[in-house]
Amino acid sequence: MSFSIKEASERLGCPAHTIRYYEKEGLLPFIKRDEHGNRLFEQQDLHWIKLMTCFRATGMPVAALKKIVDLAIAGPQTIPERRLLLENHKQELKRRQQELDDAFEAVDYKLSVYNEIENGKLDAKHGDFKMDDGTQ
Amino acid sequence: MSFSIKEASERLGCPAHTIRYYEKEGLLPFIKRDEHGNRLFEQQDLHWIKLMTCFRATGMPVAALKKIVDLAIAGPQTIPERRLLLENHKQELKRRQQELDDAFEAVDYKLSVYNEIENGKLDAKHGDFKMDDGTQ
DNA sequence: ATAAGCCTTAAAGCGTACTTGAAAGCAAGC
DNA sequence: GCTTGCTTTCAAGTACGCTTTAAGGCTTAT
Repeated sequence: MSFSIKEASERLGCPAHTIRYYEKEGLLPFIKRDEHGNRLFEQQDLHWIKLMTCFRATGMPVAALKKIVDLAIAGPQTIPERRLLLENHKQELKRRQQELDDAFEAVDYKLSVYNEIENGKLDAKHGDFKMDDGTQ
Repeated sequence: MSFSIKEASERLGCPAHTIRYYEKEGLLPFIKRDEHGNRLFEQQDLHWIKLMTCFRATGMPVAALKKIVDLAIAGPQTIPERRLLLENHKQELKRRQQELDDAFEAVDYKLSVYNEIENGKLDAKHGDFKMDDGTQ
């Protein structure tokens, strides 16, 4: 069971060009090829790409993924270091979670100000622009 | 009560150059100047910059902030449109929250795999690299 | 046999958001 | 009066992650 780059792309919702780019960057060190040099993706490759996409979407740089791959190639004795990298990313996830919570609060506050202005409870000049939509 | 750009920068933890860049982009349309042309930041300006920083950190593009500022300048009749922009950002926040949740799960799964390898419960070749740290 | 549709590589280009650098002006302290 | 340290503007540079382009090759359908 192996897939062409197009099938991989469709299953992952990720452009084929991006997958090639990842391979070029060393994030996919062992992708097999058919007799014409075409890439053959196994289920495991798709899993790994999906995992990388998940980490990328939450702010892990391509370079960090590359480092994890290089450590994995080096062997299981690098697991402590890899664990550290993941723990660091987990801290980063927590930081971002806090940022999201702050942003939710800010958005809701702003929406409530808009409502008060429209209900006439707040002077537009004061509550609208002067307060924080750009300052005055 | 007004602040120099350096004071603003220190209070916000945001480089002075970045604040100037925001002004140039139209995100700070009404920053006052002293008799020498130096920027004078009021408390309200700092609040607005802080709010923008909060939105930026959670993925709102500079262009979207610019649009909000332009609408605010246009007057309170643009509040429905501004509300829409904020509602959209709120949806984006929810999307990112889900991404973070997925990433937490993925990190924890990976960490548990590392633990199993180190405890000898899992073959390194299988559970470590072959499973998903790079694929093989 | 020729066009369609997939694949390959290498290189250049692009978008976003800063970030840095250069040149110069004003003000206070020694 | 000269240095220090702030400020200004404008322009160029940087970082990251794709994304697009170009040139070409194989395979299958018409």
